Amino acid sequence: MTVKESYHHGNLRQALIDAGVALARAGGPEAIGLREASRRAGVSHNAAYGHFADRSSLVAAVADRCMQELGLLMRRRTQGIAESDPAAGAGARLNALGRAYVDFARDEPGWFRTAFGAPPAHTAHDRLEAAALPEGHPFRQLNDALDDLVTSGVLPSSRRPGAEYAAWSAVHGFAGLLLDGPLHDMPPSQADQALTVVLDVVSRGL
Amino acid sequence: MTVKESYHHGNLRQALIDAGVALARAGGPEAIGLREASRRAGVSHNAAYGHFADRSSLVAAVADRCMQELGLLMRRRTQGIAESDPAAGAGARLNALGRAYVDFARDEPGWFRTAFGAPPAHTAHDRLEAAALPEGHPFRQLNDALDDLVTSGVLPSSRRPGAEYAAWSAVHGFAGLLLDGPLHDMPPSQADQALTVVLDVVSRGL
DNA sequence: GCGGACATGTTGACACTGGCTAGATTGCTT
DNA sequence: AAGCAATCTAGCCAGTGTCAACATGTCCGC
Repeated sequence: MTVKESYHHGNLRQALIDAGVALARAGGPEAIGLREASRRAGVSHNAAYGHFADRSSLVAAVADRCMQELGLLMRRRTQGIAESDPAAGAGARLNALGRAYVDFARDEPGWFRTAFGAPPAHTAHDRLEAAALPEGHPFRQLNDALDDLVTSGVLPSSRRPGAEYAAWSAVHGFAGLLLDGPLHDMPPSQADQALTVVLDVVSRGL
Repeated sequence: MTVKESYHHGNLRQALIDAGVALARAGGPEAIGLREASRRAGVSHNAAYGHFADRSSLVAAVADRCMQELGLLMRRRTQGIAESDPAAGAGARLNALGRAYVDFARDEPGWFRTAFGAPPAHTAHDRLEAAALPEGHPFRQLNDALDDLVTSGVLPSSRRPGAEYAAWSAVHGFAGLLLDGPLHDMPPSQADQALTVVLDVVSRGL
């Protein structure tokens, strides 16, 4: 009874975000429109303004959901990994995170672009403290993986500071070049090879 | 006399691109509009369609110029470097290229976003053959620097294949995270430190 | 030199879309 | 019955893309 299809339909905000997520999936952040989202929510184009100050607020909310989606994929790809050797496990997990990141960008380019297309809403306005990020946030998973590398003795702790930026930059950059950049139409098999090199360089360099 | 302020002003196409470049500088690719560019070129909004099929064609032309601009900065930053030791020189040059790349993104975010915001016009549609790129193209400069690393004996040639993707991804990703991503408001001094780590990881890992 | 192609740009209008605002209206709650 | 929040109807403004008719400059053949 809570969610009625009545005049006040009770959770328009969520419905708008859902519609926005679908739009973003198909066409990236530019495809998110208040009018179109309202249309899909079965509501007049103006009702949206009761829940979002303007278009960019909706986009920000959708971007958050896209970031969560990325975090979910990364979680799914790493939770099965548990080698006998803890060091090998930590390394494999970092690797899997990187591949998940790039796969997400390739499989859901619209979401990926949306997640990183606009200054994020609630994350990272002062500093990007890993501990302050919501559970499951991609950046937090990365930091955890790097910490595991340190505790398992693979990564000397003197090298730990800043390592998150190096690892993140590498996969983020590769994804970006693949999606919107000059690597746009690199065939998948070749892209896999190139990604392997990228990940190798990072693990060797950390 | 060639370029008159007359009725046919002779190089409207260039004028439109120039206006587009200015718009992109201030507001990124979304800020490039046919109407506004025409207005700035002192021309009716309809004349533009004689030179560009649609908005995205103009954006593509502007993006090319932005890419050239990046190439120019990279050139400027490396041409002074000539250490006594050729190996040290090659390393320093690669490093300078990376810093130039990120500095460009920070100093000219609109141009940077434009350069990489849309599938490029003339470059890289089949494969991105380094040799086929125009003189001074950023990717070509990167490849040359890596080749120098090989000839000067720093980089074993077995590691050369794919190295360009690793190096490019790292700086491109860092720039992206800094501009549009979660590192959006990292203070410059901290960003410099982080970039140093990124570049170190790459040189060590190559 | 003259006269007509032809390219280039102009004026003005139109359909469509999207963002945003104002003022009424509906229906739940108290 | 009153108040309030959510939604609606209507409208303004700006941008893209398109069309048609017209003006102006250049160039080529005669």
